[in-house]
Amino acid sequence: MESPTRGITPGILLEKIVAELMKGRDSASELRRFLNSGKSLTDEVELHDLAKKTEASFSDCLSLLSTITAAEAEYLLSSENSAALTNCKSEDPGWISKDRTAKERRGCYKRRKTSQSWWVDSPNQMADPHAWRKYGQKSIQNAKHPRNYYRCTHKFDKGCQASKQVQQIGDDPPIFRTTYNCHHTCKALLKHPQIIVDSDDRSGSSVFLSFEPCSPMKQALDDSFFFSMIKQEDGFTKEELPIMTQNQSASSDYLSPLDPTVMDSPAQVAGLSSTPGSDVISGAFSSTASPHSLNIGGHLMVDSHGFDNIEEMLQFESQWGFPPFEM
DNA sequence: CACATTTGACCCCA
DNA sequence: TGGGGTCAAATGTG
Repeated sequence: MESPTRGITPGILLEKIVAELMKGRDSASELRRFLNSGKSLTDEVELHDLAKKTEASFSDCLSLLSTITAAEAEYLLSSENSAALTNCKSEDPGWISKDRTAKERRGCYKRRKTSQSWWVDSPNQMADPHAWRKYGQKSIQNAKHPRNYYRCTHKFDKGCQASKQVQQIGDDPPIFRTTYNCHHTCKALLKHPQIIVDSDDRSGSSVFLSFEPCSPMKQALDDSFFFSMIKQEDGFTKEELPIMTQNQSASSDYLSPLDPTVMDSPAQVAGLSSTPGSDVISGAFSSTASPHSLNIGGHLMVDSHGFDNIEEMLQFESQWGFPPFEM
């Protein structure tokens, strides 16, 4: 199939459309970074250029789309090809059109693509702000502990495709690996960050602070999650640090895990992860046995705000009423 | 009663 | 071909 007017195949057309969309996205990101940098109006020309670039990318994309034929549209929207445009979106379960009973459909599904997945290691089963519903548990070959499967509670009412798997991969100390798939689209989040002082600890020397990880400005939470940061009396050795890593992914915008040395005492960063296609590094700090430990749950923006340590971050939080992070 | 969890069944896909 | 991801009936919980 080849367009008589353009002389290119639908496959090439799809590549062009994706390329234009990615250009547009990159320009928009650049534009956002520019706006966040607080440059003065003397940079207006640069601002104008960026806006123009963004506009051009989307205009090109739209003109490409306006030339496609019905047959090409069918090709582009076929499940195989649309996967190039959408990650984890409205998967066709494959059986909907088939004349099978509900019982016969059992276990019939299209295996989830892992293009938008990342994982986190944590010394405890991580809590995050989203509502998860367990839908399965499997014992895995060569694994001591079963793997638990969770999906977003709003999978059906809001079509949220987020899911996660939790598996204990270590015993002493216990390490839980949480693998996330897809980002939340349900926006079922808490409205404002809060600081919670752990009332269980009456010693007075330990605090638990929890930011409800939601930016009131940008509802950035969907893509965020917690990481663990633990500080002991004499600090953590490298081996003791719970490790959080991130997985691959299609986006070249992925940030590398942050060098722990950028964080000042009294705590060390165990690991960080970022959201594909954004500049966010987010995380949370979890509990420790140390009587002087600082446990903070929430999100940390270490991109352009230049927060060197937790104190500065907390100061920002108390001053502005929301944590210093963004999408 | 509504919603969550458990668990065996089912079958995709590496 | 079987490991692993998902479904859905049964069961639990508040």
